Amino acid sequence: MNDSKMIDVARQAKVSVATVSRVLNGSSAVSDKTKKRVLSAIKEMNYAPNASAKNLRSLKTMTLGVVVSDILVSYYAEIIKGIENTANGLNYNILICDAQNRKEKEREYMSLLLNRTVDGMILVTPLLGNEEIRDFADMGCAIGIVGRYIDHPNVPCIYTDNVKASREVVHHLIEEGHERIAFLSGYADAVDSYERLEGYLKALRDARLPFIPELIENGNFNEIGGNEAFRRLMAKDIGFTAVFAANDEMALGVYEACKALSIEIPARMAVVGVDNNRISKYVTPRLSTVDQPKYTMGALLAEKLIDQLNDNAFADKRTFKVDSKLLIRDSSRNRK
Amino acid sequence: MNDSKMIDVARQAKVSVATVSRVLNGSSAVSDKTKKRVLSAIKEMNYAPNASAKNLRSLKTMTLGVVVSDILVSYYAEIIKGIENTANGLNYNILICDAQNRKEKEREYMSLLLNRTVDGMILVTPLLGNEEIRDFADMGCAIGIVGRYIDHPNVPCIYTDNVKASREVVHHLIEEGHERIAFLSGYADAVDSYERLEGYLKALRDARLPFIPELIENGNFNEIGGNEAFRRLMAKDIGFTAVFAANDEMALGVYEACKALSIEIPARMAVVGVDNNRISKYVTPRLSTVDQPKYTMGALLAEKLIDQLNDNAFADKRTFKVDSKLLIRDSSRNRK
DNA sequence: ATGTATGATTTAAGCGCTTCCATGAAGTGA
DNA sequence: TCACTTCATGGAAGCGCTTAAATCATACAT
Repeated sequence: MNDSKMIDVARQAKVSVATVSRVLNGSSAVSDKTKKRVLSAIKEMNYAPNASAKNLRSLKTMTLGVVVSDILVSYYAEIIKGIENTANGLNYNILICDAQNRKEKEREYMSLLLNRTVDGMILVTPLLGNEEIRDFADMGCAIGIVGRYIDHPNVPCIYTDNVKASREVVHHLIEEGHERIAFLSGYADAVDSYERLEGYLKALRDARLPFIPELIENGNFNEIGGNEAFRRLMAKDIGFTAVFAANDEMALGVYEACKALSIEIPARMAVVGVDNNRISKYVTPRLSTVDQPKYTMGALLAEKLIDQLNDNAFADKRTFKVDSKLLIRDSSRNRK
Repeated sequence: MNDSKMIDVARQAKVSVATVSRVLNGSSAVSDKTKKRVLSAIKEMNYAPNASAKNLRSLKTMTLGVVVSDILVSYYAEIIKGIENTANGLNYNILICDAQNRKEKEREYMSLLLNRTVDGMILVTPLLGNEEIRDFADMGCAIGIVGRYIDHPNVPCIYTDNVKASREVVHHLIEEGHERIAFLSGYADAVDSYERLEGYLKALRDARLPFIPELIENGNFNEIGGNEAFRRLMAKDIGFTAVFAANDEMALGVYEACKALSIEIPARMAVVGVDNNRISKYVTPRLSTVDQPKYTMGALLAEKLIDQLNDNAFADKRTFKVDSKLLIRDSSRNRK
């Protein structure tokens, strides 16, 4: 590691540190001659500016924290790619915090903001409650959210209409002839679970189908949870021909359970998930699901948050609703 | 955001900033009475230390950079989980850098080290050449590598025996009766490609089978590459009954190609991959592959690197070879 | 009462930058 | 030539913290 600092470069180029700094930041005029001398001194000494000193002085860190509930879920990983690319393009680094599906961990990570370890934070998680997030924002923390809607003047967010998407899924299932459709929800306190359930209920009402509370089970948004929830459903012996899982991970669990129980998909059981997890198109039968423009969502949010960091105000709008798209594949089609 | 600083806390508690600092860091004795007063002042003022100032003063950042070639690949994501958990446990943050499979991006990210944005860096990529990495290490940069072997006194690394694993795969295929086995390699300049090819060759020699250069194709470690490479192989019309893909992503590409070309796996074509990508057990037929203790590898390396950061020397050993394990599933078995 | 050892606390010097302000040099018009 | 503007550069303060060294307070032995 090279340990030369600005003063060394300055001496070498026979200028003051102020001038070196100016050359580095292009903040104000430096004559071409001097600039050239400084630049070559920098190269010669292999100088690299010390980020901590810069941060301290400028009261910024040029990094964004990204709190994600589970990096292994490709849905999140793609959002993060969008965030990272955009942030890098705007000279920001990102600190990824994998909360491992635990709320306390997410809170813990958010304290990085209070330490000024990061200039702002992007939340990619269904776990934290709206109230908590608003509290942080009220304290003046720069926060942005992707994947859910929050109404707060300082919080940019980008989300899809979960209710609508969910309604579409259930409509599709009803059109395929299903009347008793089970719903696998995620964590009880996650916004997504709630909204997807709402869409499910609306679709039933639209079709004048009865709501049967026994057909609802919670699968905690993960594969094992989905598997177990489906088995509980079967154990009730109430009869149903389709399952709508609030995400693909749980749908995968349903697949496993069906394989174990020798229930054929889609012939005896139609399955639809949400998220268009990368795995969903590799399973057999290919899983019907709802796709979201994940990368774009991440990218857009990063841009907005950084905008806000720089002017302390939103150029235009603050909340963005993007369209999701039902992908009808083999797991819910051609039921004979 | 709270803007109180140490001096405010000090005034409130009627002590000097040095005392506040000592309370915060527990570095030397402070009387219980004073400590209590300081602590309550901190709470009262909602004080949080400024990380940049701390970093500047202590010449550390308590963050590790992690350069990964593609975060979407679950193999890498799991390694990263191991790194992150361990690092967090030791009070380090991690800056994840997704190089999007591009060498230049990786180099670019490594310059973070020179800026002292991070205290050390963990490389999770097959792309960068050994030479380049050694050069960095020679400059005194703290670097660690997971997933490949590098011989440098300052570089901890943890890896699996690619040659052995690869040899095992091919032995297995030969035992299943295959004699003409194609090999799909990754980037020509990746260490993994080279080592896996070596294992392939050794296994052929062990079994006194001829090496047929036409059976080798490069698939760049990704799905599309695997798909295309397999099609090129088929187009040559030289006859082979098994494919060993140097990673699961490429094996997935082979699956797609086989589906398109109506080639049944494993009946007409046995397929084996490497990595035990999460997807591999969901595809039909389930993909035979080689598993590595990914999480543990990441965790162990993070621990070693941080050790090194703190004592500037390795407590015990520096390189770790862990065992990988051939998982024989459906894609290479029961050929009739 | 005096000296000394021990422990608690403060003082003050930076860590390596950025940026405001002052200074100097060069150019312009009268 | 002189007064004034403009542009390039340097001086120096200070971002918020840590830590070595100095100081102060207390207790104890003599």
